[in-house]
Amino acid sequence: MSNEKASDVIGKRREKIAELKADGVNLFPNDFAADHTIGVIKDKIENEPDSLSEDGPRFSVAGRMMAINKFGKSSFIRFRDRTGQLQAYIRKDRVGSETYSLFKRLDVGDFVGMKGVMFTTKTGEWTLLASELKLLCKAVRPLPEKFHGLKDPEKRYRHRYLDLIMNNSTRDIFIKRSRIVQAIRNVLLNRDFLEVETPMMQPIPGGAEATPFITHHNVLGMDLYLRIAPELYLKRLVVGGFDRVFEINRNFRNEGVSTRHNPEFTMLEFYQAYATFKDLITLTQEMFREVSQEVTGSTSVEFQGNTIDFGGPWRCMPLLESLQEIGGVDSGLLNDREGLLGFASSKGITITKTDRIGKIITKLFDILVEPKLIQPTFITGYPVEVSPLSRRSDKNPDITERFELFIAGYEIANGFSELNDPEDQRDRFLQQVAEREAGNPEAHFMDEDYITALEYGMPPTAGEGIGIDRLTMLLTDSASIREVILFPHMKPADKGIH
RNA sequence: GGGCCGUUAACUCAGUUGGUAGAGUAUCUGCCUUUUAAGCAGAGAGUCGCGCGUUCGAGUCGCGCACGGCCCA
Repeated sequence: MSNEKASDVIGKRREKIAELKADGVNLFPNDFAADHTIGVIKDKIENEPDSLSEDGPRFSVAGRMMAINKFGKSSFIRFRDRTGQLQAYIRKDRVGSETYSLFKRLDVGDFVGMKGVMFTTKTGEWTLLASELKLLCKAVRPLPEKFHGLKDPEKRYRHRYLDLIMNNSTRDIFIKRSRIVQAIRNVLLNRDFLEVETPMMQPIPGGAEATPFITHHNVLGMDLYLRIAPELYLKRLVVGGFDRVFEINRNFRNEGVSTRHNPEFTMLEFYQAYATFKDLITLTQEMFREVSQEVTGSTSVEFQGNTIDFGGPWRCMPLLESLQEIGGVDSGLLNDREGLLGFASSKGITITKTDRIGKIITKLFDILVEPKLIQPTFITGYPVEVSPLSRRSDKNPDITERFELFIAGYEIANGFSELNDPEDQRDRFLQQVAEREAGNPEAHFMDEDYITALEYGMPPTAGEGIGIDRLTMLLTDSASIREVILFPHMKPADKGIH
């Protein structure tokens, strides 16, 4: 690398490491048996207080040193493993003068393994009295400052490992994220759903209106698209007899990066045969309550100054009604395309002139209503023209049996009774193809094989997608999607940060 | 795409009207066997994001660029 200019601190550290090597110290051994975790040791003392004694059990434990208080012939260290943090007391007369003089050459950030008994210090802190100590891994670079830690968001994202070492809150977010996914999985497995994996590389990208990433398969000599949604594959599986399926995996959309968009993001999609969108509205509420309870211990959460209550039942409102009641759109305008265009421009909202009325309505909704939907709210009654995969309402063929879920101003979920009439589906695709030819790069492609699958018969089905990143933002009170994605996309930093 | 803000030592941050670059932590040296952001004494450490300009002189003023943050579209 070009940035190997040795700074003072790192340069000195490298010199010290060279000396340790020259003295025959193995800086990267892997022969220490860490038989106990810090968590196990603490549990043991909780349950058997006699363990806190020089006659008590001898523990073998390893971790990264996070702080060192060196005295002349004894030292305290704080070290950490995946289960927590513990103090150890290293005395020259216990570990021997040879080990102690090696220890004095170690640094914060190094990994050590220790064996010893537990005791209580004068200040009452449980502490490992080490009788053996072994260097397990030498750190070349110093950790950030112990009190202020690592704050610079750019460095936190680019060097997430440092963020995880230094900031417990970051660790907690990603532990919670893992638990959220596990809790969702349990909700669905408990309801007899089958977890599946469908292609990430698709010859025809489908299931959403979005711009895909394109890649190329050399041997097959063909372009493939990173998927924008798994929907059309999951519904093929319903055709195949998997009546209840779900997938939790990445989608890719070739669009901007912001506090609420990352080009790759994680989506749950699930499909249930013999169910309607109304069943999914019920299931969604159950899922959110179970997941929130499991992960946060409560069915209400604090998010950016608002208390979000997942207790039910949640508000449910037709799209047009929400535009009138919340968006302040006069009811007379809702069927008046020209009137809506005028209204939009009076609000400073730019609308493409070729947009059809359904699209104009959803754009107005995005700006006038969505930010105001703080408590969980299902919006229903989406126009057919913006819902090319949804079943039509039996009462009104212009709208679909569809809902979107909004919480804290975020679109969190999208679900509907599935369109399983192959002829209608073909017409909808054709309409999309026409839109694409008219210049909408996000319109669907024709997918003949999907039509063929529907022609074999898909039972009446309802399906839904839930954004896992945004759900994690809600449950961890994170204002930016980058806080809940371990390695968010960043432009390359061609210099500077090393 | 637009606006505002940020970028100074490994980290967190000061830096006045333009006049030799500062602190704490970390590091190094010495002392110290119950510390908790340990303590005491001393030392070293900088391409002030990058480039151009104004000026006798730029971390500081101007223009451009890069990266990041927040807001708007």
